[in-house]
Amino acid sequence: MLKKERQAFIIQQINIHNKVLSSDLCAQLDVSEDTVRRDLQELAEEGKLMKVHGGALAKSFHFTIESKQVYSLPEKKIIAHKAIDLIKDGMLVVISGGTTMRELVNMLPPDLTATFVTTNVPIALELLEHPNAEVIFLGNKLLKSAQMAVGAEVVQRLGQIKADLCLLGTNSIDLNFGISDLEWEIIEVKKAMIACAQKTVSLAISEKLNSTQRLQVCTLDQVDVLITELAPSDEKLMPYAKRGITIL
Amino acid sequence: MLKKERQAFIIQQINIHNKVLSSDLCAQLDVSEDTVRRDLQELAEEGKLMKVHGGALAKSFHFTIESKQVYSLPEKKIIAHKAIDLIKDGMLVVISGGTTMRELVNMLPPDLTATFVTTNVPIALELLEHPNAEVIFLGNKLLKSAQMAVGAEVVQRLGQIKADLCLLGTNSIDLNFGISDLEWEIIEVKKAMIACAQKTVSLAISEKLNSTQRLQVCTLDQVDVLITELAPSDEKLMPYAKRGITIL
DNA sequence: AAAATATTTGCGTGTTTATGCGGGAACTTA
DNA sequence: TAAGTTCCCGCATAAACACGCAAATATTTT
Repeated sequence: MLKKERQAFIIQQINIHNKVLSSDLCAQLDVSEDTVRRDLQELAEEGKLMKVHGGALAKSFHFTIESKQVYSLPEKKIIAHKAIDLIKDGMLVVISGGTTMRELVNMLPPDLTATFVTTNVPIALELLEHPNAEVIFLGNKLLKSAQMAVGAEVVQRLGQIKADLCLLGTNSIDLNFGISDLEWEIIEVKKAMIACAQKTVSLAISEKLNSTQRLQVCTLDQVDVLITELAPSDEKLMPYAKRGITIL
Repeated sequence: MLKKERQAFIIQQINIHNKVLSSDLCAQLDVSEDTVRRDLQELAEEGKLMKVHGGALAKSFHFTIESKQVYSLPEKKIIAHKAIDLIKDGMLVVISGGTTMRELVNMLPPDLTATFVTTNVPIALELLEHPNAEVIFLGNKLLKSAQMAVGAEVVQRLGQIKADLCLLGTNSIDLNFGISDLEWEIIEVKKAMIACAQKTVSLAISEKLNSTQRLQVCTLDQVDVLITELAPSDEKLMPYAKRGITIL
């Protein structure tokens, strides 16, 4: 087998699988590991793939988001935009944290007059920028990782509120397990937020659909509206629609 | 599975869920915890995530305020530096708002272990950056102009605290009128902060000496320590020293 | 076609990298 | 304070790698 053929085969494999292992190739091609390694190195120099220890990856594989920038920002903007229509003048809105929520607050129409309740510090700060929003921060001990207030005090205080809307940034949502998260203190607060609101809206980028984490926040039947960046007719959302959830 | 693949998977998980546990990852990826930890450490060094005990956080999730141009920053740094010496391990410190305080929080030695109580949103956010500070935010309605929580709830809550130290950003201080400010809701809170602490420290750049605003926060005899950017021997401070206030 | 030359390949050797494991330190949590 | 994790460090091992060399193969020249 000619060198060119071999390299063509390697490229083909990369295109199919996005990766190759040197060990696989040397079995498939029936050549020594050295030869494979030399081929990979050559192809890497030509810029046709990316050599890594143990094999090679497709060039497009580079999965490295710029560090400080928000992941999937365009999707999150879409989600935020859809959610804003749910907020009407005079409403009392309970709002959780996360980058999607920050985007949402940032996009709120300036003439909206509503009251927002939150336990999340960055969200509170963002809300303070809004000219007509009244902001209630439910405080207590702050959790560093989530930059939000947690604890019995917060939960109890949420219990004293009757909100129109609960906007819930969602880390994991699944048909069977519902919404889940991984810190006990966070789910405590989220549960209370859901309980105090007439209507619960889950905001999640579609990647989060059908994933679970260890602790359950609520089951699906407690969710009234689900907002993703997908079109409401998208088939990934069908199972959720069948459960009676409004899809936006 | 290739190392790079594994790391890409980790990044993706972090971007989706904002937080991952090492234990989860090592189950999902079927490698030892050590390997996961080494991956996380590597990715952290590359600035792609933030390593924490037990797992890692997304960097974009962590929101910090970009410090814009601050008036009289050098003076404020001097003041902050002096004030830091007053804070000892294990103390419960009540802290107000303002750019001087932000500077102070920013300069806190990383190994200091203390509890901070505040009602000011930017200060809370800054405190959350500190590795060993416990942060208590007393929440309620937020006042837009001061970016802080105000109202009866806050005052009552402060009444339930016995703090070692009250660090008070001061807008106006005067020999006769004491410390003053111009919004009723703010002085209510500041009064409560002073009342709950054993020792009250006023931080003010020297421009603010001998100025008054409409509403009195407290008289001079309630102030234990006064910190300005001036040398303690400066003659402008003499009258205050004579009143029994410690000058730093 | 044969010789001369260049290229490719496989192998041996020593080095580097990746990973898992043990044990003690450090941290978290009750 | 005590138990249970998680972390850190060094070591052992196996896989992957780099390098030189010689054999095999291809290409060019005569």
